[in-house]
Amino acid sequence: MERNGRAASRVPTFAPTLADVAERAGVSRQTVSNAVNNPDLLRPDTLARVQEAIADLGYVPNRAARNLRTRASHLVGLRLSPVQEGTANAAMDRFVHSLVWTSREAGYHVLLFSGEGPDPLEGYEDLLRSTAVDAFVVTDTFLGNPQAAWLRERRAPFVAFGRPWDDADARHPWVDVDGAAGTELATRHLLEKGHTRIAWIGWRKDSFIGEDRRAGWTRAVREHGLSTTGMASRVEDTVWSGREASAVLLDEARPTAFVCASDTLAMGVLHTLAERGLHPGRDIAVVGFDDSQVAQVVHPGLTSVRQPLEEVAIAVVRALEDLLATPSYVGEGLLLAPALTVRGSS
Amino acid sequence: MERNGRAASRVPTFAPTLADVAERAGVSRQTVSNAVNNPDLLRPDTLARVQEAIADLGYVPNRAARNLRTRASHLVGLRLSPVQEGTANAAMDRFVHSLVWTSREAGYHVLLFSGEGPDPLEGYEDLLRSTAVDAFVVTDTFLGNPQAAWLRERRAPFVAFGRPWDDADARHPWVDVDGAAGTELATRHLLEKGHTRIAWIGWRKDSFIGEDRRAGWTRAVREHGLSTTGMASRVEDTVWSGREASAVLLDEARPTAFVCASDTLAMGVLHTLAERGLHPGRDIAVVGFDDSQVAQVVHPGLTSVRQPLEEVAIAVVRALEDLLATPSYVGEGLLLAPALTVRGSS
DNA sequence: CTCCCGCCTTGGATCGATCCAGAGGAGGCC
DNA sequence: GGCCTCCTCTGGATCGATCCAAGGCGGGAG
Repeated sequence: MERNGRAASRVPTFAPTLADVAERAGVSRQTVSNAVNNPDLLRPDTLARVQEAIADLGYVPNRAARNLRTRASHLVGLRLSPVQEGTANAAMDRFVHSLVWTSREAGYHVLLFSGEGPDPLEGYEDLLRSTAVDAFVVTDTFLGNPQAAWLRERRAPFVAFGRPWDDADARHPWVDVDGAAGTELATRHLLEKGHTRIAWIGWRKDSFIGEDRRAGWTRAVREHGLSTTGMASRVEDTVWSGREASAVLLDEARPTAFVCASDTLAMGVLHTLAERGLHPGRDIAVVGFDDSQVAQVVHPGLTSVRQPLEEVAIAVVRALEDLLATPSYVGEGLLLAPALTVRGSS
Repeated sequence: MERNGRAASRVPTFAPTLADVAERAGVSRQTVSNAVNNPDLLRPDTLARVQEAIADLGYVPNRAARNLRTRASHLVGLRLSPVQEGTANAAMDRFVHSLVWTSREAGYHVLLFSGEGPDPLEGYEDLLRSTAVDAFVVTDTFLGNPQAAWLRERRAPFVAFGRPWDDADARHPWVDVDGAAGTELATRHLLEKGHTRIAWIGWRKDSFIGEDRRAGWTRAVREHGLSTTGMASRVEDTVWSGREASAVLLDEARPTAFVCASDTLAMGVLHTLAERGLHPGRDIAVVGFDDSQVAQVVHPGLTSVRQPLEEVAIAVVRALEDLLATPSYVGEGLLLAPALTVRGSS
């Protein structure tokens, strides 16, 4: 049953098929398929014979054929949000790594795609309809999560990294990091160091994540009987904004410490300190959020809230597996606790 | 020809097939296929009718079926190298974004995978044999490029981001950035500013990229009749190494400026300056390499060599297209020139 | 010894799109 | 009018793995 005599040559240019293996092992195609997918259905000696043939020929199942028949691609789609240069957001990078790593162990690969513009739904449609991916991992939840409703309506399996902020009874699996717990951790850390005037620099009010992180600061500060009045500022997530905001706060509220909603903003604070000849960690304490590369390499080290992205990835993949095994699966929603990486700035 | 009466319901849960479209438009399957892939083969009115049916049903070709038949997946594999925390390498991140973006326009998607350990070949094999990807983009060329020979031997199509340093007559398409030109640019910039004692901090000698970047510094310095003796240091790519090296150089060679092989090393220099109360840009000039996020957000801004990663991605994808159109295609090798982003540190 | 039950194994059908060879129809030329 | 060419469109076969229903075989019970 050689095709064009190709089996005669030993060049592994042509991939052997399941039929080739079957012929070589002297069994049927189905038996080979079982040897690969349900080994325990075969008698041990048959299994051994088939496996030997597989090894001899270097057989690897053809993905396209398998995908066609099983209606699954074993790919999960992840949309890369537009890059924002000038910010310190390395969180996405770390998450992608973790996700790729974890998916691999679960037998999945990660397919990256990007939207044309700011429309968060861009790109999902085609992949979904063409059955290119089995599921999505959704991450852009800075301002709520419009994708969730959209995907749900189309019965597309997905797991969100980020809570369904704007929809209390959303019924889809999600994993998130407790931002408030993170900033609370950070604020407590500063309180323990003796600071009593701790300022907050966060994001615009319509960011759910931003308000959540702010809540942690508020909670910790109030718990210690301190006031938050005049101690907070809400700005865009840029270094420049962080610099401006911290300058104003320093002049008007005289804080001795800053808790920021991001490392980017914290870097802005460091700028202000440098300009004024103040030393971070000695004169003024600063804490960021994300534990980005920037926090790790800047002098004298930026204390920062670190999200457990590896755990998030693991939880996401686990939910993905459940979801694909049981289409009706509705996750519980998992909230993970971040940690605080203390460095020179506090 | 309705299956299980499903076509009767309007729920788009089941994807319509090419046969469904054909039936609705009153033509054959092949005609629909042509309407999608070779529209100019159809008579205008037929084409219009088919397209209408496609729109009505919301038909999108099934990827798995197409892949099986055409023996192409329209996916390119990209291996994520292990993360190195504590370094400022954001170059990969930017490149991935650019690649995803550019690929999309060429009709390709990017499949991420990761190797178990440090073995750079890990992971390629399976994807290749299972025909999961059409080609690879290879990037880990810090120390030569063992993947190239391996992939070539298996006739796997790939394009490298990085020169085939260790194999002068390697015959595969590649794109790279002229690192030497970048450091030369950086060094000239410092020379123009009046610096005459410019030090180099680079990587260990067995890194081809490191030696290339060093060459640019050497060239520019010597061209100005200055000596490089005692002005260079080769260390690991960590902040700590950069700090140590710069401290030693400052004491022994008294440079007024540093050119570094990476932003990570440059950050190390900034640490030393901060410790000694020296101001980057005013007392000592510092230039990094990669124009990472760190360079952008640190105070007072780190001058850095910026790789044209967007252009690299475009060139890579173009080579990929040529390669897949003509399997025997042998690229020319394309060397792109980097730019210098000047900031406060110089 | 025969029959029945399970465990393996088998060959045909199938997933959905594309390749291929050829049919059908309109138009041009002699 | 007959014949040929060109253009459009058609139906069967195919890619390679898996699903399905049924066949073969061995062992135990009767």
